[in-house]
Amino acid sequence: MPTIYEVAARAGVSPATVSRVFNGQNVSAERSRRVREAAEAMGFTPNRVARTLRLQNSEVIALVIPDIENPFFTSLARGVEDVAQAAGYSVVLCNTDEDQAKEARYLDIALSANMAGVILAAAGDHSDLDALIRRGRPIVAVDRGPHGYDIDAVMVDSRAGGRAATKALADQGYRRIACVSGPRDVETATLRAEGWRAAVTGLGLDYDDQYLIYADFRVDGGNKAMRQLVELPEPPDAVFVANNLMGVGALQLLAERGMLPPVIGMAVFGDLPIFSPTPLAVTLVSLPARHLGVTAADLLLKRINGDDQPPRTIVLRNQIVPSA
Amino acid sequence: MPTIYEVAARAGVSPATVSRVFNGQNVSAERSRRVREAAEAMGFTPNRVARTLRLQNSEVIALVIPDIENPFFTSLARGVEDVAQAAGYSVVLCNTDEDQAKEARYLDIALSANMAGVILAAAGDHSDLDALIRRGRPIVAVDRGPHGYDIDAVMVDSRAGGRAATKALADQGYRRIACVSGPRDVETATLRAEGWRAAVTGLGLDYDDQYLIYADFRVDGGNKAMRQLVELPEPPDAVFVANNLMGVGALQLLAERGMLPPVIGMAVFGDLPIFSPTPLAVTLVSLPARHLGVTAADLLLKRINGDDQPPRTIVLRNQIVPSA
DNA sequence: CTTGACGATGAAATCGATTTCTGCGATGGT
DNA sequence: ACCATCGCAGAAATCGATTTCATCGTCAAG
Repeated sequence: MPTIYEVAARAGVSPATVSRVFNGQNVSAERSRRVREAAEAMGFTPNRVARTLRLQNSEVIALVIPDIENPFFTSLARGVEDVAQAAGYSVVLCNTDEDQAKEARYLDIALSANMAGVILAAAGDHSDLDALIRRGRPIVAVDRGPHGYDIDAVMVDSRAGGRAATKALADQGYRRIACVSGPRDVETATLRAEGWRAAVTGLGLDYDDQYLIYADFRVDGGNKAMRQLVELPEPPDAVFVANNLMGVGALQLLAERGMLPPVIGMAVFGDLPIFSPTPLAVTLVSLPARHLGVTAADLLLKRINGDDQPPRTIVLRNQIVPSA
Repeated sequence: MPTIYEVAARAGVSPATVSRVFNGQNVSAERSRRVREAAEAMGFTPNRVARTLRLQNSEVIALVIPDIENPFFTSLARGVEDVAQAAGYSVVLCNTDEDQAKEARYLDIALSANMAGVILAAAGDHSDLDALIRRGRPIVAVDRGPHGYDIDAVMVDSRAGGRAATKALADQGYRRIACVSGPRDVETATLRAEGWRAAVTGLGLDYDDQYLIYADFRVDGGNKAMRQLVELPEPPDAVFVANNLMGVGALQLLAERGMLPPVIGMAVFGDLPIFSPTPLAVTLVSLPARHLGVTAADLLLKRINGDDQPPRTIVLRNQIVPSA
């Protein structure tokens, strides 16, 4: 592959001039033409690695998410991409699989590859952002909190959503409302469970220790948790499920047992990736997934461009969609 | 961030020695210890950009896909990731949105960022791989063909799948079978349509020019195409839909009109990313999405490690799942 | 006619790691 | 006691682009 030196040789100028041609500096029309011709003829593409090394900076941002197979995150990713592309940035998507070790590895790459910034949906509660922050790389937390770091964040109100969803079930007349939540070390999981608990105690509903299950935010986890619930000696009459995929799993199980809502009431945090010929009697906490991504990317780009206001936390509204 | 020079200074050795410590060369135990201590104390992480520039090579592979919101591709991506991670490679996921210009941009980045290789599901029929190939970077085509390049490919048999799906509908007694396919310049779209046409003519079914619609492989495209079909003067009595997302769109429309299968017969190429509480009477051409990714990644890693056998095309079996 | 300013240009330093080349000291074989 | 070999370590070149610094004209103001 031709380098700037070979182009320079062919055009009969110095490498510095070639660089200036491609970076809009003062170069005479004649030389500029010669350089462009030579570059064209040789199929020259500037080497990004060298450029990045020199500039200590690249036009790539990392989007680190815990589950690439969850439509919530892919939708969020689309939002990030659209904004970043429009601003001339490329997005690389890093899937951590809810694994903090993988996450650490990707954050390390983002740092040592001089990426312009990071949008992070943390895999757990002790992400190490020190190195990135020391280096001055902007980071925006999305969906899940920054865990002790004072950085920008874009979130939905998990606690309020959990409470509202539970209350909606109570309003429909259910009394024994269980909760299927995610991993204990994931903030959104604990907050949604807290919202559920607040509603249960606040409304004086029946409470049972066994009504709160910490699963794993995956389809299968939702399925197993739901099975565990329906097989209790005193099963709940409704359930609040703390994410979309577990909602699918729970519905699968209930379908098998002929107990689909409204036989057992159900409310789900997030939008179900589901098609049902007959409308499902499920209350949804609908999330602005794409908009979360757009907002996070906007914030990150502002920081990259030098904005140094104190960190902001933006909470986007979620919307209760009553069951059909 | 500390560099190798600062670590060297602190440990009282030369930068070369620091490098050797981290790359497993001959260094005396004493110096090695001093270097490691210094590195630890300073929180040293080697700069990947500098390393990549020097080595002309990085341990990152690019996975370029047309639609990150399509579960088929995310599932494929999981397959790629699992294999790559295990081999110590990181995967960056690039979403082209079925846009050849975006694709070209990502391929350019892969090249000029010295990535180790590329797995590509092409956005159209004239991807330009010349530069990557000249540079000797391995490329594996996945799902969609290499379009004139003699490179490794991992595919499913779109034509056979289209034919089998159409035949399954005929076996169920449908006679006027339409086809909703994807963009004309996407190979899998045309092949699946060809398979449909082969079955229609081969089985002597009714044929109508208006029964073949080229849509866009998206939910909305499937919806609109289905509407167009049911509003024909002589509507089809069944439809073969050439991908999963359009299948969802078509089902949406049929649900609205109260014409869900089996009222109108339906077969879909790919697995529907939905859950239906009541079983859907849809015939599926089930695809080994994750396995496609695993196979492609295996192939790519072999090439990266120097395998120079002639290019292979691996065709994975797809499986007809009869309607419930 | 002189001086100052400015535009265009090339030489060389720089970014941070790896690697070749070179030299030094120690070991071992005869 | 001598020479070949080997292990270890540092100096310096290298990867390819950007940018500072210095130089040389040219042009305008005084």
